[in-house]
Amino acid sequence: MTTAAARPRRRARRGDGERLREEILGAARGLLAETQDADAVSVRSVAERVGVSTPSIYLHFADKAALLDAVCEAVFSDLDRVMEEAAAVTSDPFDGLRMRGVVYVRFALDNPEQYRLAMMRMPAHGEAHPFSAEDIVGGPTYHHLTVAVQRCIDVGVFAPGTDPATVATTLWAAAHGAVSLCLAKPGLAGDDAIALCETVIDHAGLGAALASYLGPHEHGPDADHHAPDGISTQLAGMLRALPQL
Amino acid sequence: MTTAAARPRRRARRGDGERLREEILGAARGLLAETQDADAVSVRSVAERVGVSTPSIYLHFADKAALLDAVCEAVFSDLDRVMEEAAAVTSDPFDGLRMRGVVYVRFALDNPEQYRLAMMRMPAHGEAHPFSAEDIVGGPTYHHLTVAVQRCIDVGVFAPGTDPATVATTLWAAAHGAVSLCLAKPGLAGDDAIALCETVIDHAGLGAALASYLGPHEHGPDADHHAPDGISTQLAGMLRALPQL
DNA sequence: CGAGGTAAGTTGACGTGGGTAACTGAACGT
DNA sequence: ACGTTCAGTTACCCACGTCAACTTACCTCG
Repeated sequence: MTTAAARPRRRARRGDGERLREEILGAARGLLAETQDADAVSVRSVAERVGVSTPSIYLHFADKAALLDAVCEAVFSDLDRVMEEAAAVTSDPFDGLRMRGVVYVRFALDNPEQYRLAMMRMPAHGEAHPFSAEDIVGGPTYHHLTVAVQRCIDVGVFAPGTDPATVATTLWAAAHGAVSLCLAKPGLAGDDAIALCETVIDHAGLGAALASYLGPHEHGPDADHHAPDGISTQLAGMLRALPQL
Repeated sequence: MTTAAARPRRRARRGDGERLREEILGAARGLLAETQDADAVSVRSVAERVGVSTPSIYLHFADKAALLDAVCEAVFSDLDRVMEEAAAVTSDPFDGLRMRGVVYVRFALDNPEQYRLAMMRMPAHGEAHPFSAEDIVGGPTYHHLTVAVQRCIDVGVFAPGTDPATVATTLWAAAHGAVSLCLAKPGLAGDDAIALCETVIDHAGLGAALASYLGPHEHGPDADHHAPDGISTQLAGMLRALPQL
């Protein structure tokens, strides 16, 4: 019982190498989900859970990072599913965007280690290993998000001509920032992390909508930085003159 | 030369144990800054760089996490310094907030591993180890940020009665989200990460200002989620009627 | 001044982790 | 029947975090 299985595990059929691959992936996912602890997911523990020797993992995954990448992909798939399900309950485009954000943060707060794995791993010094930008932009999750943004543009929430990909990335960044901050520094949000995250999401959506109609700003060194009443008074004046929503 | 120093390092004076502590901390910081690789910062490598045996580290730090916590503190201190310096060049409160955000993301993009260490470590399954919420809220960085927000409230950028701490956390989350997304998934921002981060920051500020004047919203299940023209058309109408800034 | 006491460091080792080289054996084509 | 090849194993290497036990230099105090 030191390393391998008790009964020596029927060897897979000839072209059936992929079956073990799936089992390994499932074991890694299960291990991460049950012990919400990324450190508990070692190559050895995964192998033991599958009932296979440790080096067998390397027959199906180049290294541990590749295994974790595969787990990432599965996590993203889950995330995409819950987001699309949530967005389906409304027909209002902007509200759909908001629903996505809400379930996004809920998913992350409920499955912190999965989320951390999928979103908070850095390229390992050498070159870009982890689940990367291309994997995301090419995947369904990002595509669904940009489509949702496009629908908002169509109904005029964002100004015509707005680039949906930029807005999508922007909104995603805001949601990610809120939730990852809550995860990394629990207690900052004051016992209601979801409320903080929803606030950030709402502000990001509102800000993006407003900014799309205001057009680009100048922030270069030309601006009068030392003016005692610069941007602040202009902004404050505009806001006070707002028609109520 | 396997582990310890060539010349056996003059032992510190009696009450001088703290000197080595500082040296260890400096070595860890230097190692992280030079290699930009968190994996390169091992207890062994730090000890070797100082010219001391590995277990000596444990005379001054409880474990590796404690050492990294100390590095975090130093990183936050650096971050605070550059932010306050940047904010000092303008007297406009909202612009000062923006400047802070800009140098914040620049710092993070320039020192990715330091930033990752300070902001992207999760509590290690057991209880809260890493540089935590209390350390931050009690520290000068967060305090400076809330003061800056308060100045914005004073000049009317945010509505009177707005809670500065909430807005500060919100803005921080947005900036953190943008920059950590750029770091974790390089390529997403399309070869100009700073531009994306600044956009997110601007939107967050604008959204927070606007929302503070709009008052709280209802998002419960009571709202007519299935209305074909819900929030989107209202929002679009309001935005189109905006006075130009 | 010399004899502790103790702070400051060292040696050596344990356990665990990622990763590899070399071997074994069942399944298949011929 | 036979060799190839896939699928998996055994045995090992090295780096890491951490600890127990030992040593050595500094300081105090009689």
